[in-house]
Amino acid sequence: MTSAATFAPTSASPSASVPASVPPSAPQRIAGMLKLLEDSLPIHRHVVHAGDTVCQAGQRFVHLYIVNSGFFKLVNMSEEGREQVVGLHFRGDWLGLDGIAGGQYGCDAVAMDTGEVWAIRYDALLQACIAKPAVLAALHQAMSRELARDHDSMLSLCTLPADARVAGFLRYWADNVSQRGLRADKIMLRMTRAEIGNYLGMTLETVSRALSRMARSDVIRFPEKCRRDIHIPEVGALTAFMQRASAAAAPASTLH
Amino acid sequence: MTSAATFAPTSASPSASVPASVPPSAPQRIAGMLKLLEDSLPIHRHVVHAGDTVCQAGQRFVHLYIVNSGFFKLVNMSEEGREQVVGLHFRGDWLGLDGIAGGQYGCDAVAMDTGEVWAIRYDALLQACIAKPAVLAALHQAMSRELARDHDSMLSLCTLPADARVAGFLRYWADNVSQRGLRADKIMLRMTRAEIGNYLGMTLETVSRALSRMARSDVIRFPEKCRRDIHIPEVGALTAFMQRASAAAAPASTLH
DNA sequence: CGGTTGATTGATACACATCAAACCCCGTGG
DNA sequence: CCACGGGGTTTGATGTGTATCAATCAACCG
Repeated sequence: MTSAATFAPTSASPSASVPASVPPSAPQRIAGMLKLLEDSLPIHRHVVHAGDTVCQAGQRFVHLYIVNSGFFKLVNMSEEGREQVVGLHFRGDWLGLDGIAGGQYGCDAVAMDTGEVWAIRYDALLQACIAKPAVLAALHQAMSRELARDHDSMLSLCTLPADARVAGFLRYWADNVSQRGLRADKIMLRMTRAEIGNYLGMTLETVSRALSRMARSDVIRFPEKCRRDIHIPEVGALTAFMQRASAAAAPASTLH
Repeated sequence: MTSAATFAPTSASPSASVPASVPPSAPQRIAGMLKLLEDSLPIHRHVVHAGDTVCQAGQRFVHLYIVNSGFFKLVNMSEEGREQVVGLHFRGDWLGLDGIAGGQYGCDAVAMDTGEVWAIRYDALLQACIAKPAVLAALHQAMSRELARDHDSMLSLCTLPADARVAGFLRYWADNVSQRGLRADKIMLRMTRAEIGNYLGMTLETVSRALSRMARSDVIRFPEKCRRDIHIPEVGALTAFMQRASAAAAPASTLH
């Protein structure tokens, strides 16, 4: 189970028009994992609506949650009350993982839209892990993936200028959506500019300006009316825009 | 499943006033975990020296590594070659966790000093997890703790001004050192100003200035000679300095 | 020693934050 | 139907925290 997750060349995909960067097996992988959990564990399904809190920082850790549908943000909070969005989660992602170590959740997990989460008791999950190694593998992959994602976020936060971070955010969102088998060229953000800015470490005005610049360069397009929908004619153009934006400010950086 | 309302009045109360207290059992917990792994698994011990790479981004994921002694940094790298320190690791921490999901490591783990790491084959670890639930618990706690730490890092990066981030870094280092049973009032940084700055998302000059200001306020002291050693008369003063520095720039931040 | 690497400090530049005004969309109620 | 209000967005003018550039200094070492 350790190998060949990123490159799964074996399976031919039914979904035809996905961009090349996405492994075709991704939607199946997620669906398979959800099926596995359904079959292995007692699950409590919860429908949530925008603004609902799935689990709250400080609460006693009992359950892990798996996103079946919808979009969720992870919000960390300092003692002084500074709020920070530290993660975004989609179908197949797990919520509450940072509660395992300390016996209480470290972040709020908040729904950004109507969706469904599955609650699993952690003690029951551990039983299932021992009975079915595939469950163990699924859990480990979820945690490991979140770690890797966090590391990439830190890389962006620390090394990219604002425009590039916003472009990277859109690419990340598009990748996630298309990995779940949905079309990525017309994405519907469930976040305000303020939330995006918070997640990316900048103000809402800077987000807005970055999006305007991207629209002006025709990297993205806004439909008539709603500025929350974003058309992405070509995902590759986002990457190019990122590189242009970051090359402008950072000629070279060496750690030593 | 609590619902809605971003501002539940209950959330303000939970005990936040603990000044980074150290559970007295921390050194025992770590020693116990190392003992457990020793007894449960075939382990390959490796002595490393400053600059040695324990595992490298892109390498095929086979082993996890546990720090027995020494200090390690996790370095993430973008396609364009921007390097970013995304984590610091001490005795009892695990290295290579972000490789589980993708079949290859996501970061370099680099020794910052002479030390010893234990290599464990991941497949063997999975066997041991099934045989001994305590091993499973140790692994999950290590991953969960790293997730929580990453979230805290993002909170700092996005919400704190440079001075407060540097103070927070020192407090973090001191906490880790003292959790391992070493004295925390005289810490010996194994990092250059450039490495600290990279980790904290700022330049080496800014780190230097922040340290100078702290020394001027007598929050820290430099011994004669070596500017890499730092005396911390009172760890609480670091927290106070952090709050002063962050209050200066951020009167209030609301997500909505 | 001189040479090298790291740290400090100052002067200046710039990316982004802040402040402010206007606009758009949409639901509500007269 | 339009008036109204309010949250979200855009855009401009201005301020500032930190980066950048540059010079000096300190410690180490063959």
